Parts: sequence; C-alpha cells; structure tokens
Amino acid sequence: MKVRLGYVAISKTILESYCHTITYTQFKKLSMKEREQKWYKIVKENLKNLQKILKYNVKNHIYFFRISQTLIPLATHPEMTFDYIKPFQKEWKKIGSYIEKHHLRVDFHPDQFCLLNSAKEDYFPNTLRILMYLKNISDAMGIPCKIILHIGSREGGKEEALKRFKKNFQKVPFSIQNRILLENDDKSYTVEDTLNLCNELKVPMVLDVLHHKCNPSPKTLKEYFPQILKTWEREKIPPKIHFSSSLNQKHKWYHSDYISWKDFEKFVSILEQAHEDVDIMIEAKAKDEALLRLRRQIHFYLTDKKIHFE
DNA sequence: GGTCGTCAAGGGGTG
DNA sequence: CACCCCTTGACGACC
Repeated sequence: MKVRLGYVAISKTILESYCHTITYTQFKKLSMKEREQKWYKIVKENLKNLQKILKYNVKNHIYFFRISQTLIPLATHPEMTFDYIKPFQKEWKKIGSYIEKHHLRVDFHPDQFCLLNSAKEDYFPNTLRILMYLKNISDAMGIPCKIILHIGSREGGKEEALKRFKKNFQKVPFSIQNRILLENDDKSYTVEDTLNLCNELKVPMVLDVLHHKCNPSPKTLKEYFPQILKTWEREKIPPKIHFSSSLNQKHKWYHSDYISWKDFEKFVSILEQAHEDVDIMIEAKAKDEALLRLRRQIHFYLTDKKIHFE
C-alpha cells in the first residue's frame, strides 16, 4: 500500500508570496487600459508561479497538490468579462501536459462562498459560476481535477438543508457533478452526516481527520474508515484524506504550522486498515515545509514499513 | 519601510 | 434586526 502526501496552494520554500490578486474595488478604479494590463500581468505571473511550484514538487517527489482558487483573480466576479482561457491557451496546455507526464494529482477546494445549499435561492448561480470556473480551467489543462466541497449551511435545520443540497446538486451539470467530492466539516456536518449523503448521492467522501476531532460522530473513526474508503470504489483515483493539527486547545479547528507527530502516528494505526493506496493532503501553515518535516519523521520513526510513504 | 484597514460574496451566534 | 466573528493573505493607502 502506497500513501502520497500533498500540500496546499503555495510552496514556502521557493516563493515568498501567494497567488497575486486584485479586488474588484481596486480594479474598478483603473482605466480600461490599466485594468487589462494589470490583470494580464497578474494572471501571467500566477501561471508562471504554478509551473514553478509543480516543478519543485516533482523534484521533491511530491505528486499531490491543491491549486489555489485565486489563481485567476476576479474570474468568478459577475461583472468580469476578460477571458482567462484563450489568451493563456499555451500556458494551460503546458501545465496540463506537465501534470500528465509526471502523474501528478491536483485538485481544487473552493472557499465558503461556493455553497450549494444556501437558503437564499438566488445564491445558486454564484456557486455555479465558481464551479464552472474550476471546470473551465481543468478542461483547459486537459486534467479532470476534482472539486472538494463541504455540505455547507444548516439554516432551517440539517434535514431541510440536506434537502436543499440534494435538490441543487441535481441542478449542477453532470460534467461537474462527477468531479465533486464531499468533506466533513468542523462545525456542522460530521463524518456520519457526510458519509450518509455521499452514499445517497454516490459521491466519494474526503475524510478530514481534524474536523472529525472538532465535530465528532457517534462512532469512532476506526469504525467509519472502511465505509469512507468504500465511497471511492467507483473511482480510478485513490481516496483522499485531509490531515492537520490544531493550533491550540482554544482554537482547535485552526491549523498549526506543522503536523504534530503524535497526531499522525495515531492516525497511521487507522490508516493501516486500508488495503489500497491513499493520498493525504497535509494542511499546515508551513505548507511544503510541514510536509517535508513529516516525511522525515515518517522515515525515522516508522520502521516496520507496512505502508510505503511518498 | 512598516503598519493597518480592506476585500464580491454567506452563515452562525449573540443580544 | 444589528452586529460581530469565522478565516485568508495580498494589496494599497497612509505615515
């Protein structure tokens, strides 16, 4: 059994800053000519940085990565008219073929505004716009990237909110539906809630280990784990897990800079139940540095090598 | 060169 | 209903 480790959005080692961006308020202050110049410059820069990061990842044997949603600034703003695909066709293709050549797994995890079950009915088009954006850039790269979502709101009670989710999920085009993965969250929907919905909708479930700790289910993780893996049986890619450590007792849900070895060691005993490969996304503020440190600890402490970590 | 308020958007909790 | 917090990092205005 093989486990690939991945990280989120930015390499701290090779880049100082995150995806460059601009807010709509600032954008609007510019003349048409300036808007175009500024926006194109940012997009070019971000795409160049993405290529840099992917290269760095391959060099360091990291084959799993989450692309930041802010890769293309303002792409999902309703007033935005600039085309983010055609003028950058060459870059998209280049990135896509690099991902393919090195068998990288990349995915997306949009922020809280990508919400399928809002009680505000007119909010749905906004969510759809975000999903379309992610699909468009996946298509431009030629890579079937998955999109990780939370179930979302529980306004009107969980039962009502789940109904809204199912109703709106059916309204999402099939070409996007089949990219969606659902993750348990730290406040509302537990592992059990998410697992039930995933089984009903035949959607693979992403287990977030820290969220389960903050927002526990009636049974233990060990008991749910085989069922979670089972939601992936129709997929060609390995199940995905999110792993992080809490900053402190008071802010349990808040990510710390690095992964606590104790936390990870505990999870390895659960992981050993799996008979198939698994990909684990390390969510830590120190990003790739946290991944590399964890990997060193794995090689140092885990001597019986039942699992091959990459 | 450093600091601090701002950012398109929703949800949830409080009083 | 009003208000604040959640959480994120970059940007830009200001000193």
